[in-house]
Amino acid sequence: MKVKSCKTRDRLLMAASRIFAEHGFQESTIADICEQAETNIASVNYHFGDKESLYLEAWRYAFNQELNLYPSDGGVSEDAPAEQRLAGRIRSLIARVADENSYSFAIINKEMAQPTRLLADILEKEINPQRLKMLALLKECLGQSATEQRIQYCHTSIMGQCFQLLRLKHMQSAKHFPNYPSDLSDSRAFAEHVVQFSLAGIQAIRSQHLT
Amino acid sequence: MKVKSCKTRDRLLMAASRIFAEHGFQESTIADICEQAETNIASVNYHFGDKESLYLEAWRYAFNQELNLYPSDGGVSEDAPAEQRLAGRIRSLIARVADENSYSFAIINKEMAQPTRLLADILEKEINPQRLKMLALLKECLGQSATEQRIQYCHTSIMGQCFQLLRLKHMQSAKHFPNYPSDLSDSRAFAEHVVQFSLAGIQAIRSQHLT
DNA sequence: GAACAATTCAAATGCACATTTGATAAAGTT
DNA sequence: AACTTTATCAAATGTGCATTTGAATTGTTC
Repeated sequence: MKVKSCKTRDRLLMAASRIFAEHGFQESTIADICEQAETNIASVNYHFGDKESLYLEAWRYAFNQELNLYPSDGGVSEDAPAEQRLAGRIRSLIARVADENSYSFAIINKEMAQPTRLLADILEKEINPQRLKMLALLKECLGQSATEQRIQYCHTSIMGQCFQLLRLKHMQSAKHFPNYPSDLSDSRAFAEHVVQFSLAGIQAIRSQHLT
Repeated sequence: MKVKSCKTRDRLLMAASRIFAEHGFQESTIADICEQAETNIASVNYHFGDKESLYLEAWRYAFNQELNLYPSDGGVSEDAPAEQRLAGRIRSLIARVADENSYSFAIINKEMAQPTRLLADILEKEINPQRLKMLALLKECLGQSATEQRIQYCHTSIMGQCFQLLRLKHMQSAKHFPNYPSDLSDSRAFAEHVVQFSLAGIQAIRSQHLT
């Protein structure tokens, strides 16, 4: 009796990750989630205890699914030059962000705007390793003479571009800013832009340091 | 009798913009705003009718104050080369974003994550002109052969970096992501980074088009 | 198929908060 | 000074929603 119970439980996780991604924690209602999961509101209490636990579980659920679908190294070999590996990570990141069925980043985006603190621990554990890997790659690309601050700034530049795509996607679907970029649909093209734009920025900083 | 009434009204606007910026529309309570404004909760009803109208007025109030403080062209002459004017706009944007007492962008950031639709009209009217100016500058910097999509992408890259600073600032103050970049305090340095990083990206795209 | 556990459900409870109301005071007008 | 408008206040009202409860249903084991 842990096997068959997964039906309702899984439907709840799927509905919850979608709805939390769309509305954030506070503005999502259990009633709405249960309706989409085609179950009764009391099932949240039964399967997860309360809304907060459902939130945590839903994020973890979404994140794991996405990692399976898009490996974070972008499929680039460990032996490839640093620029290649960085490009791979950027493409993977944008692929996950752009995927219609990816919700973990949308939830993180909400968290960044309105921290509930609920995800703090889990994010620290899951996201920080990814961040450290990208920082190491940036250090390699920027050369040894780059300061910690420079590396952080470049990381911020790259992550900012990736998250901006997320926001534009969300704004468009909400029709909040009427006349905004038309074809974000082509996330591949945008990923190539970010790679090119960012590698150029990194090169400029690297060669500046040499002088 | 419009003059003296401004006392309470203004205190409400100041408290409201601050609190809405911090918590977003939904998660801000009238009780909290009124407490900070040192007045009674009924005064919101009296001065603004309801919470939504207060929200609109508070945003407009904050935005106008910030524009007075930081002209959006960054003080760069109309005659300067396009790169210079673009750099000026980036610096101005980041200055406004980084200012502790600037709330309009923080509110926009919240809106992007959780659109209430309430600000749609007002943003369209106030923000779109700024956006069009930057797009025009980008077109100049990228050269005539740049496609509309390329221009949009570059705009997204720049805005993404600026907003990322906002989010990091907010996350830090909320201590949500424990170990995150230490010295965002130096927003000037970050602005110079974004200028350098972005101009390099733009140059790379421009010279690519020439081939 | 009886006994027990696991799961689902409709309805009830309770709380947080926006909004309203009616009373009170202050400012302005004659 | 009487009267009217403008502004503030404490308390009441109503609503939306998370959470609880206890009964009904389904599934499992012997």
